[in-house]
Amino acid sequence: MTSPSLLFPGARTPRKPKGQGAERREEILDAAQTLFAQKGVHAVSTRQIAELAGISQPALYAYFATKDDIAAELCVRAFAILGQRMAAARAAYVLTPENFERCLRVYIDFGLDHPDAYRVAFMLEKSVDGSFLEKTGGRPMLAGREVFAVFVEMIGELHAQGAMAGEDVMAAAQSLWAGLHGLVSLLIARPEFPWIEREALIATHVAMLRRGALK
Amino acid sequence: MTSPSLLFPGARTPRKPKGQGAERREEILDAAQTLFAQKGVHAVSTRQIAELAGISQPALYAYFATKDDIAAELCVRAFAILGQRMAAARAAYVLTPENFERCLRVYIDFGLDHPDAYRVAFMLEKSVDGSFLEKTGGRPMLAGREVFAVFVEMIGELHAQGAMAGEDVMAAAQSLWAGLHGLVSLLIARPEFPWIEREALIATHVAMLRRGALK
DNA sequence: AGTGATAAGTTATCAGTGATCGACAATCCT
DNA sequence: AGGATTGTCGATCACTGATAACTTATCACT
Repeated sequence: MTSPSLLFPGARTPRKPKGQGAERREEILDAAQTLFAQKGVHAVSTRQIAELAGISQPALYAYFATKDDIAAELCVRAFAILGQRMAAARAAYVLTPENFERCLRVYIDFGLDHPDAYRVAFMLEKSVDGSFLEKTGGRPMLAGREVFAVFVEMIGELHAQGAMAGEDVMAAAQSLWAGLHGLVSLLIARPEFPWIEREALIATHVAMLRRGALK
Repeated sequence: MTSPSLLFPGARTPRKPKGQGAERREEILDAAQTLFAQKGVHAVSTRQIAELAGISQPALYAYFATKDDIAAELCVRAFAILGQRMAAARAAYVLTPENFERCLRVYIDFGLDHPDAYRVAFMLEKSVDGSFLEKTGGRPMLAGREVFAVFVEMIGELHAQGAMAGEDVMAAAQSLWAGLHGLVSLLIARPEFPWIEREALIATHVAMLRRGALK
C-alpha cells in the first residue's frame, strides 16, 4: 500500500501536531498520572497512556525506555514533594515530641495522597532477575532513601536530647520507618478491610509509635 | 496441519500419564510454589508452571479458573500454618507481655518464611475494576483476617488485665498489626536496603511495638 | 530555493502473556 | 462391545510491552 501523501500530497495524514521538546514528555506523564490514579499502575497499558496523550503507542518509547520508567519518573517527582514537606515540618519548629509526631503525620498523609508513587517506591515487586528496580536504577527507592535520611536526622537529634528509648539511632529509625510504612501500605493495599475511622486510626498509630520510640 | 495420530495412529502423542484426581492439582501447586519462590509471583507464567508440572498450559484451567487462583490457594494454605503457629504460641503460655512479644515474632517469622503468600495476602495490587481480589473472592485476605482476629483476642485479654496503653482494643489491634506488617513487608519488598542486622532489627521493632502498645 | 541531516511520528510487527475452543484419547459404566 | 464421560492437547484469541523500518516535518547552510 502506498502512502496517502503520494495520492493526495500535502497534509493528508492525520498526524498530531508535533510535540515541542519537553512538552510531549509532560503530556505523557500527565496522561499516565491520571490513568495510574484511576486504575492502578499495572492495570494501565502503554496503549492507553498513548491514546490519552494523543500519540501512537511506540512514540512513548522516544521519551521513556520502558513503561516502568514512566512510573518511576512520577514517583521521583512525588517524593520530591514529600522531602519538601518533611523538611518544612522539621524546620518550622523546635524539635519537640509534638513536632516529631507532626513529621510522622506528614509521611502518612503523603503516602495516602500519592498511593501510586508510594506503591512504586516501596511496595512493587522486585523479581530476582533484571526487573523493575534494576532497569530504572532504583531511582524511586533512592528518592525514598532521602526521606529516610530525614528520619535518621530527627532521631539523632532526639537521641542527643536524651529523649530516645533506645541507644541505637539507626535501629530506631528503621523500626520507626517500618512502623509508619505498615499503616500507609496496608491502607493503600487493603482499603476494604473494616478499619476503624481513619483519623482515629492514624492518631492511635502515631501515638503508639511515639510511645515506642521516645522515653 | 493434521494431527500426528492420523499419520501414526496410537500413542504417538507424547502425552503424560493421566493425573489421578487430586494428585494433578497438588503437582500444579507444588510447581507453582517452587517457581513463585524462585522468581516472584508475577514473573512466573502459566506456561512455566505447566511445564514444570508436566502438563500442557491449558490443562491448568481444568483445576484452577485463573492464574491468581493458584497463588490464592497457596496463600490460604500458608496462612493456615500461620494461624496454627499463632494459636500455638498463644495457648502454650499464660499471656504475659513476654509471651505477647513471642506472638509478634511468630507473625514476623511467618511473613519472612512465606514471602510470596504474604505478598498475595497483603501487598498485591487491588485494581478498581474486577481484578485479583474480586476474582478470587478475597480468600487470601479472609485467611489473613482470621489471623488478625487472634491479635484482637490477645489485646482484649491484655486490656482486661489492665496492661494496655489505650482504651480502644480494636484501634490498638489494627495499629499493632500495621506496625508488624510494616517491618515484614519492607523486608520482603526491599531486601537490598541497607538494613541493620536482621535479628537486631526485629528485636528493636518488637520491643518498640510492645512499649507502644502496653503500659 | 535546494540540499542533507536530524528529530518526531507513524504503521507494521514481534515474542510472550492469560485464557478459551474444539478435537481427540483414555477410562468407566452398562 | 460400545457409548458417555472425563481429561488433555494443539491451535488460537485478544492483549501486552517493545522494536524495526519507514515517512514526514523542521532546521542549518550554501
